[in-house]
Amino acid sequence: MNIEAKLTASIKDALKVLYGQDVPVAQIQLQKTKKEFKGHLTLVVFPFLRMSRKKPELTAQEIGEYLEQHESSIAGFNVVKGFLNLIISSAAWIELLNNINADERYGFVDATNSSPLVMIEYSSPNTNKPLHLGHMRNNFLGSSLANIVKANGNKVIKTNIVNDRGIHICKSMLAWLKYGHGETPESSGKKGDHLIGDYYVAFDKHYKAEVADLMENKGLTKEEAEANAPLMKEAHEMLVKWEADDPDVRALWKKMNDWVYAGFDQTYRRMGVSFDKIYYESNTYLEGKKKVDEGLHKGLFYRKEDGSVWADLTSEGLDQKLLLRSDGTSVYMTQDIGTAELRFSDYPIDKMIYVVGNEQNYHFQVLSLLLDKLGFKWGKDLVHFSYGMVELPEGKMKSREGTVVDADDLMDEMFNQARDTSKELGKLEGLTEEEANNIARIVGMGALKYFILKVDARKNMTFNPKESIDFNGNTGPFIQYTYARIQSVLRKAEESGIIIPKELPTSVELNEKEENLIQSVANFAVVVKQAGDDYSPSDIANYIYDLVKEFNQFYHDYSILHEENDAVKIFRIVLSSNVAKVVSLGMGLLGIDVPDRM
RNA sequence: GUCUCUGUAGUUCAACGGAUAGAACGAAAGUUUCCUAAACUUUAAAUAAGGGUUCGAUUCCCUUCAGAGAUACCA
Repeated sequence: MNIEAKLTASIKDALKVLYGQDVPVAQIQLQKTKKEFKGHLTLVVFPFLRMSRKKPELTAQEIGEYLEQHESSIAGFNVVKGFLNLIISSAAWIELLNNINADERYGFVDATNSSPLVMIEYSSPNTNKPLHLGHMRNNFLGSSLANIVKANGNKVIKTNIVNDRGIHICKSMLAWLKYGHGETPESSGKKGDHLIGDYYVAFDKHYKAEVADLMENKGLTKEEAEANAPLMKEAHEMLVKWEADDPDVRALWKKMNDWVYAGFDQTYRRMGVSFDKIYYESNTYLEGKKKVDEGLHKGLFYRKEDGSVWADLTSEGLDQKLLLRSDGTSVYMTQDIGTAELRFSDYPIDKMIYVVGNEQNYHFQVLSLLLDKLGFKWGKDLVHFSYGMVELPEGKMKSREGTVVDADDLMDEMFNQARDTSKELGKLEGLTEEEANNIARIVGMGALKYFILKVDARKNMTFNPKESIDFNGNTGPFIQYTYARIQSVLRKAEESGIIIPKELPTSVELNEKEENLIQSVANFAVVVKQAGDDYSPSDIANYIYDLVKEFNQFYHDYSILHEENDAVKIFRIVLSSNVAKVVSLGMGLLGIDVPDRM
């Protein structure tokens, strides 16, 4: 049982004995004492004034005195205004550290047979362009979220819905046919996803030229020109052919998609993300059309004169939503309905989480309603894990205009930076080329992932490619560096033959920094739980940073291996190793590796 | 127009309704005979504006202002 829970129970007793009131434990909130005051945990007594009918100072004093007498782990207390600062005994802290030390996966809960099954969809790329920084935020968030949900005792299935069909693919295909001269990844040496992306950009360039021409020479409005440009018409014809299973179109489609997948696989591996089950929209969209037809027959939807099918959500306070185009082809929403159908017939899913950008908040509001209308019992409870855009200093990234930060390029750059920095600092001496590169890879990816994950997911964030990513301060490498230093200390401790007992004696007298550090380590379990409840990887990131910063200050002020008192030395080694353990587990939740040396 | 989200040091980010709003980068100044200086210490610097709710508001509510997004036969 942790200290906080024990204290909360004692405070409940105190309130009952002193004021005769039974207060639910949820209302007794202990917080970490601010560092400018003496103590470890603080009780704010303002909420209890109503029952004590005394001044805040006096109320705090009474509760403090009760606890000092009745709770063995309390070594003392002080009162500042309405704040009761409690001081926990060294022995209680050591006991807590012993408990943490005995638990290899402290803070994690294993799933059982009866645990809920959570499916998490993330990544969800289009096959017409390579992955960029925005996708990286999605992948890192989704992947980390899966780790966090799993660490909280759920069964997790990571899934990816690949958007391998639709008008955007047709644009790339058409451009390749028209301007490609048979270029392949082999012929040009380009990564497949990049090659396709280049043709997507080419389509847009030629299309824009056509629109401008129509406006200038035929006097059409912008809307008319956009709808009547020959390239766009051709692309739509191609989409109709694709849905009609035209063999030529399908063959081309398959060839080009395979190039893209080869490229994606490489990028995913490098990012360290993976999936348990991949769905393709080319397989799910028909399922969606079927469901829409069903809904049409049941009178849930209606057909317009031109043949398009719509859902009327005005009674729910939303608009009318298109479900099938007038030419009978399906749209985004149709596909998501079909995908949901397939997933729930494949798995007994208890909860569905979609990791998708906040620009689609409305889409998921609608999807939830539509699934509910169609009789999916999970429809109302779907979770849209909505995250903000990654912006450049100049504003939003636009893939069609080529102003994106490419995922592959960025990872290259991070790797190179990490390697250069290591070299400058002389950290690579005595290592093989392979070892050095491995460390540069871990550090470079750590910097990138941490940079993205430390930010509250729902906020837009800014990325400046020129300044790129720091390796100092609140960064992944700072955390990794601290971990590496602890590992070094532990190696040296082992070399010098120090024997670490399973249980530390509770008689060692600790200093304030040591007690606070144990408190911070112990808090990991609370943070993991919290992050699981709130779906918040950034909570983990910010917790680890605080812990590491605290450890660094301790490390600077006190020596570990040069400490003369053996009992204290051993205690500090155990404390350090548990800091490292929690850091490693926490970084693992973020999908970030920690190196033994760097 | 309507709806949603976001406004915190020069910049990038923190802060279950709790104490004097924390960090980092950048700026200025320091610390290496000692376990990895990718570290540590010090200084200057912020809650968009106005109202309300209460013992207490960056946090909750209202108004205004600013930014982003949605409201597409794009995905």
